[in-house]
Amino acid sequence: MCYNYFLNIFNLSSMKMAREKDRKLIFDKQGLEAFAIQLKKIRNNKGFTQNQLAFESGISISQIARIETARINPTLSTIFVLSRTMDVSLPELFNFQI
Amino acid sequence: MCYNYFLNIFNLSSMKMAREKDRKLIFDKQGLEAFAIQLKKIRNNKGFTQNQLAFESGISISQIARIETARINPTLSTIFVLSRTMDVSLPELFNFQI
DNA sequence: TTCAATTATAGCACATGTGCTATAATTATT
DNA sequence: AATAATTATAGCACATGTGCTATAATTGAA
Repeated sequence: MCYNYFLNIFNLSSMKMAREKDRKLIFDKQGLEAFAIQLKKIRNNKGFTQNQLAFESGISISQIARIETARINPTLSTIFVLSRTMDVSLPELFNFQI
Repeated sequence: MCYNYFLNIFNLSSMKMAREKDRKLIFDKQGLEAFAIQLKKIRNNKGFTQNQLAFESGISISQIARIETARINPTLSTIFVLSRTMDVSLPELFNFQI
């Protein structure tokens, strides 16, 4: 029997057992906090207030605050927009350890 | 009157006018497609199938396929988990132009 | 100390990310 | 050509990201 067949069977059964009632999605607090620090640092270095960044990027002020306090899990598109608005490269924005 | 007061007023009124009925969230197709290509390239270079990556990362196979075809907007935590699982740095994962 | 500017928090409605299950399509191997 | 392996797609239920509005808290300037 091939490797992947067993992989599938094992995957299904173990996941089901772990998912009986409440399903929690991934929330990488450590990674999000590292990102938050980097984003805030770059925003300040580029001379934006949260309000200015919100206005120029089209992303709401409350959302920027949530991201910079690692309280939510932003999507990639949101990050791409912030990156373009502040004219910062993605490798620089993600230059931290997780 | 200070700058930010007008900023707030202008922000509120223009956003409301643009948001009369249906609200569309940001979906940066260009950025997501670039990311998808980079993710798939690195996954192949590291020798993972989608199935293997799903199993080791705990992220569903369908989600990995959706990400690699730029059909959805993944969250940062999802990306951080994939980065750790494949042992690839974030700057490398985001080494593309948007 | 007071006030202005900035950032953080709260809660609601809506859009959508995610897991699951199944199936279809494509690619690789025999 | 047939089969196996891999990837893509579909749809549903649930979790949560996002915009909006308002307010609270913190920080900076006067």
